[in-house]
Amino acid sequence: MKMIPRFAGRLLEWYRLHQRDLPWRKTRDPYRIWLSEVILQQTRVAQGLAYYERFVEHYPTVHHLAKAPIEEVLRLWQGLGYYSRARNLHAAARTISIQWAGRFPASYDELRRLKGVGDYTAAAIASFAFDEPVAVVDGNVFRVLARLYGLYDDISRTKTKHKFKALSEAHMPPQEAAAYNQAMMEFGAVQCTPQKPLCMTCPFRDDCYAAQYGKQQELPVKSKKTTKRKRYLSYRFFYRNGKLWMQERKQKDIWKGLYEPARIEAATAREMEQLLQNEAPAALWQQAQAIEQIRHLLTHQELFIDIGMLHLPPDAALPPFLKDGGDWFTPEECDALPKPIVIAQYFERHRHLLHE
DNA sequence: AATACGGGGTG
DNA sequence: CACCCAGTATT
Repeated sequence: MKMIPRFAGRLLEWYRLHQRDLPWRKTRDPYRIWLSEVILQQTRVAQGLAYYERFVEHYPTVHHLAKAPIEEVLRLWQGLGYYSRARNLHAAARTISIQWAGRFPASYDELRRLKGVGDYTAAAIASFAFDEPVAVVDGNVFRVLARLYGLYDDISRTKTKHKFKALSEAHMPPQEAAAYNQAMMEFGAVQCTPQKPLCMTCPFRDDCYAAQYGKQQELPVKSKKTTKRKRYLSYRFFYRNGKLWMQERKQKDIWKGLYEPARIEAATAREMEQLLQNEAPAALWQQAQAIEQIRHLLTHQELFIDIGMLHLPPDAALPPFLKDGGDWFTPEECDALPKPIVIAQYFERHRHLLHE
């Protein structure tokens, strides 16, 4: 393959002129860099920015994070999605704080052993914080290289990732690993965007396969398609003696570690209807107020949620489905619990119905 | 190697 | 609606 001449130098010049001002680029603290990288996994800078600031403020060092209760970490993570990131982040913080006695793992191989740190994140921290000359390969790097060189390899394949990593590393100036990696990703995010890339002003326009042949939309090639499963969820906030009943999601499923109100679930709309008409709790369930129907989309699931709120008299017997596995929380305590965003938003909209 | 895991922005 | 986002863990 004929490599693009002076690629790194031209890329770094572009980066010098066009880079965004982002807080994690102003530090060499591996803790903060790690934090930013985990937050930004499958997440846009615009969405992750506020979370990064919040985490740095609450947990200025890895020890602060390690000492925090997991519920608090998940609550700060609320709304960002992929909650295993927060659980792994917390677990890794404890590993670093205790096993490594606070000395942050300082090489790709050491970093790679941390929970939630894969190939990309290990390379990012190793290069940004420790100048280790290892190339990052994220969605941006895939896109930039696939378009520049006209590579039709399926980026879903492991083999392709290795190929692109080697290709990027072949262009990397060993003394400028950090800036080069940053520049590759920034170029993908700002110039060589997924849709409507800015080819007219691109410094590589004359070198780029996709720009020359008009293949920007075909590249990169990604074969995988996700299938969506439908789920039907019915939720009720039960309010009694000034407290709300909430339970933790402990099973291996979406929203693990988050809290939710009482739930009835079905695989089909018909099954849900039957449950609500025939089951014992149905009568009580239907007395709720502020019932909303909400369609909530996840990557692999389409959720049809109906959710409501209902008051029980102080002496009311507990409905059978509230037996164990859950607990009663004051509205303020409920605020502090980590919840799926769709639940949290409903609660915010209707919490004024409490105390009446 | 394939699949699950959130939520939001873009065209 | 379809695609994608500074990916990782699990099977």
